[in-house]
Amino acid sequence: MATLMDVARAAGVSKATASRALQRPELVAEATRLRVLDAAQRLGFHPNAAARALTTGRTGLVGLVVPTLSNPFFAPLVMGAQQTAEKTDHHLLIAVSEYDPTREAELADRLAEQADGLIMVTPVGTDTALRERARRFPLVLVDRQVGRLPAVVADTATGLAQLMDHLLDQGHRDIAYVSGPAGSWADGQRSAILTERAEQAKARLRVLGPLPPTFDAGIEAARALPRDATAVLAYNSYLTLGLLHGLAAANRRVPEDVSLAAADDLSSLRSTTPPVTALDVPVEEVGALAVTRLIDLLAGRHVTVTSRLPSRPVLRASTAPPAASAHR
Amino acid sequence: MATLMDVARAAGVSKATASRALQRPELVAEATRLRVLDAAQRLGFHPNAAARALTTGRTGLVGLVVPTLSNPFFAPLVMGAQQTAEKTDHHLLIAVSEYDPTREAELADRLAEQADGLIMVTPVGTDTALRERARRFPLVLVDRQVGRLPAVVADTATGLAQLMDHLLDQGHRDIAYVSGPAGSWADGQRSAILTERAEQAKARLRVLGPLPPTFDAGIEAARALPRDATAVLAYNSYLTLGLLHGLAAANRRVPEDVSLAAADDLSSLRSTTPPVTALDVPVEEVGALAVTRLIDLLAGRHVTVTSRLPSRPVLRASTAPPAASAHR
DNA sequence: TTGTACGCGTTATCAT
DNA sequence: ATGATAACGCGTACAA
Repeated sequence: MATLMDVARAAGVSKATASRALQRPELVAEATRLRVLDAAQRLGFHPNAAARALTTGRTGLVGLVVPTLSNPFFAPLVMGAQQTAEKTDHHLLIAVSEYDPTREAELADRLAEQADGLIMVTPVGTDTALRERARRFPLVLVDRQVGRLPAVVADTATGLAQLMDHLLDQGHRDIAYVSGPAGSWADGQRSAILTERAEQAKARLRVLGPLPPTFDAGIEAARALPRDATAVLAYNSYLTLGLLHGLAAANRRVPEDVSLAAADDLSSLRSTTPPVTALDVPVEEVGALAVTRLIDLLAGRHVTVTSRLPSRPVLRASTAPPAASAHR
Repeated sequence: MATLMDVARAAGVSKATASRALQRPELVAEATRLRVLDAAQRLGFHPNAAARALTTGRTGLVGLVVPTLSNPFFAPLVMGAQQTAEKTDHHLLIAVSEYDPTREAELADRLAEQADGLIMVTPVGTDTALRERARRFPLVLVDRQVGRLPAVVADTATGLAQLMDHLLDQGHRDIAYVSGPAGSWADGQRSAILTERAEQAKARLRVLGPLPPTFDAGIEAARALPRDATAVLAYNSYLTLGLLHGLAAANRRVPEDVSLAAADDLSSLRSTTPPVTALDVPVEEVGALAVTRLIDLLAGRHVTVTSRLPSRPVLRASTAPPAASAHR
């Protein structure tokens, strides 16, 4: 590998000038700049990342800790993050925690040693652990709010409330919420806002769960679903898919007997029978914004605390007014 | 951040001894070893990754270039890779090429500067570019074979041939293959082996495509499917899902009118109506093995050239003997 | 505008 | 068994 010294020699200048010609062209005479550039080109010079990191204190790496990749929710998140990272000459250092707090903690700390900062999407893991971590290095939280720590959240709660309102408008008065993993922050937010809405509208809300966010759990949930509930909201698409199958198996038609909607929107929901009403969550933007926020943080800019990205309902055929009551 | 120098001072030894106590304990007296370890502990010492990389020439990072993450095929691949990387104290540097050869080339080269080696899953991209890259740094290919370059492939071709044999056994004599992206290496392998099998069995094989591996393309393919084909094999699950819907829309029942099978197996295929016969591909193992291979390469061990992981058919309700002919 | 010289934190070599 | 010291490759005060 050609080093800066090699380039300098080939161009007949000192290391310092060579470095400047490449990093701060404006500080160097046009003629020498060209000589250096040419030499660098010829020798195929690439600055050694480790050496640069050592002097600058910057690695150009952004750590990203996600609970899993099997859940299609995270694919667009990572892609959004990667695209934005790329634009600012950064790379993505990725780690999968598999929802294990211990593992997550260890991975996060080890990633942080190699990266300039961390983005964590951590539905599990304690507030205090996150606070402490944020003190040690630049940290941006995703879909989670802890005090005033920098965070980017997809505002599913508000979107879900709109979905709830839609159901209420259609005349539903007995609604079930199939909740997600125990202790999930996002799930807590959703339950809370749904309960509030139900009370306001004097409707009944029954919460099933907590449940693992899986297809199979959805099938179970369909079995446990009260017969008199006329609509079901589910924590995510997997549970929803499971519910769809479970309800079919139990001969409860969607939407004639019961309406169904999901609090996120994987592409498959639009191609089920019937297509399922869902929440369009700007996942890719969340990933992108998280990187932007982190880079701002690194640059010393510390503007917003929590960035909130709106989600909105996508109405499909799985929701309809309940059979007994007309549209009010 | 506490440096090695700080630890050395606190323990009353030299930098060299401190370093040895931590990296090569056997070279140091028990008593001093304990003093150093204790000091390191107290000061919360973590070796600076950049400095270490500078002297050792190793970053502890493994680069991974994938075409996309939207395709659920890659999630388990990355997770398998990450788990194995973790076991050997490595981290994953990830980049998404989005099937763009230019972008891929640039990302790969930039990743390589920060990583000890690269794993590339690159259905596009030319052989020569890959050869040249492999000369410059340790490289492991996934699902692609280029000369004698180190590679890990899921042997879908053989599995697909078994699937084909199954169809032939069932009596199908007019089979369609809905092929994947133009220029895809894996797709080429599959077409070739299917053609060969068809000739042997004196059956007719019609290849549709090349097609983008998407749900929508599958719907189109259903429309273009010859009426007299009694069975369809598709490049991947997306196309298969699309076919399933397209066939239903065209009132062609599966499997009564036409059998359907996929050359990979995303979880959703088992919960469609009917469940679809597919190929179980050990994707996670592929990712894991790719990392193992790369690390072996870094250690100077260069054993196998191409590692081949078997895939096998999972028979479900979507395949049955053709209506007109009995099982032979 | 350019060059000299030092520091970043670690590992490795060579003495002692 | 331990210590002094030289790399590793780069950026950047400071001097000229």
